[in-house]
Amino acid sequence: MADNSTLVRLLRQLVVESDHFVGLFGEWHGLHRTDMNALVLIMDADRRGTPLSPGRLAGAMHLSASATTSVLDRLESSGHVERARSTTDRRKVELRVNDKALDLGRRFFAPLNSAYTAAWEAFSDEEKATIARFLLASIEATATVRGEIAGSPGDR
Amino acid sequence: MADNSTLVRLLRQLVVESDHFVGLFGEWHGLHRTDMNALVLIMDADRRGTPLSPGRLAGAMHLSASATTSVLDRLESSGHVERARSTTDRRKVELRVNDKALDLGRRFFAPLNSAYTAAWEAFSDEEKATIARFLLASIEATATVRGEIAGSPGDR
DNA sequence: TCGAATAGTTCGATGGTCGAAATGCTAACC
DNA sequence: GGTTAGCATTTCGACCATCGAACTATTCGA
Repeated sequence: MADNSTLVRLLRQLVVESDHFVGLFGEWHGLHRTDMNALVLIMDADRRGTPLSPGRLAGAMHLSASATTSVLDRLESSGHVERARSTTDRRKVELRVNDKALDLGRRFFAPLNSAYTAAWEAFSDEEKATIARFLLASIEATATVRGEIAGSPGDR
Repeated sequence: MADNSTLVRLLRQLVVESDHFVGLFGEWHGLHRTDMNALVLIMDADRRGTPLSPGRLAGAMHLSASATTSVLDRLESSGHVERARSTTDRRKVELRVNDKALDLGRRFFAPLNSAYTAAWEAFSDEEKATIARFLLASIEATATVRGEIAGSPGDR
């Protein structure tokens, strides 16, 4: 009933469903997928106290520098992100999110959090620990396979 | 250690990682994200014995009819998908995948499957059953929230 | 101070996506 | 049986996200 292929299928379903959710949410707030991804990265880095630069954002998103400029132009004109020249090295730009973006983040996570909290009530702490180990192992496995693919030659 | 917020974080990480994997794999085989998504849907429906039509594919992907035609043109000229007029209603087109696509699917899932199988060796059948329940509950929670958002009004 | 290197932006071209109109086909009605 | 209405898909013209290359501004080393 819960063999490996079932788990793979469930995992894929979950990813697809989450994907739909992100896409719908972004569309609903007038943001493209790329903008959503960028905003999440910028928010994470900002919250962590090490604001992202356009260059490192481009690297993290596998996007060209010019495309990244466009993304930031959109996010800046929509009022989610602010660009600030670094005080130590004036070549660099630091990206910071403002209240509008934080509000967006809350709107994004609040319903998800409450839905998950309700859905996970039936699980004991011990089971949750097992699940956490499972998720971590799966993340690492995915990253490993991705690394292998990135290193091997293409076929077309 | 494994409270709800940790699980949410892990879940998001897993989705992001899977996303990267799909993107990289597609890019590596000369397929866009949209093409990858479409191919998965077409393969699933074909395997299930109820081949997809362009119209229903468009609906499933939240894509316009014309964009769907472009996707199918690309998939057909790259030799992954074939269009066949339905014999009963010649307005309709049935989409079928061929050996090249099946081979692509194997290349996609084989490394993932083996990596997951290895990563999940440490879990007992009972734990796997718990994990399956967890994944299912999370899928349903995500779908529910998505449905709520789809029904409420936009703010811009 | 002058060149090389780095960070980011601007510019022109490519191509995926969209809405609207066109095409091909089926079913219903008189 | 011919005509009309309706549906599935494709073609057309326009828009805009992305790309690579050239450009500006700034820093660092000799």
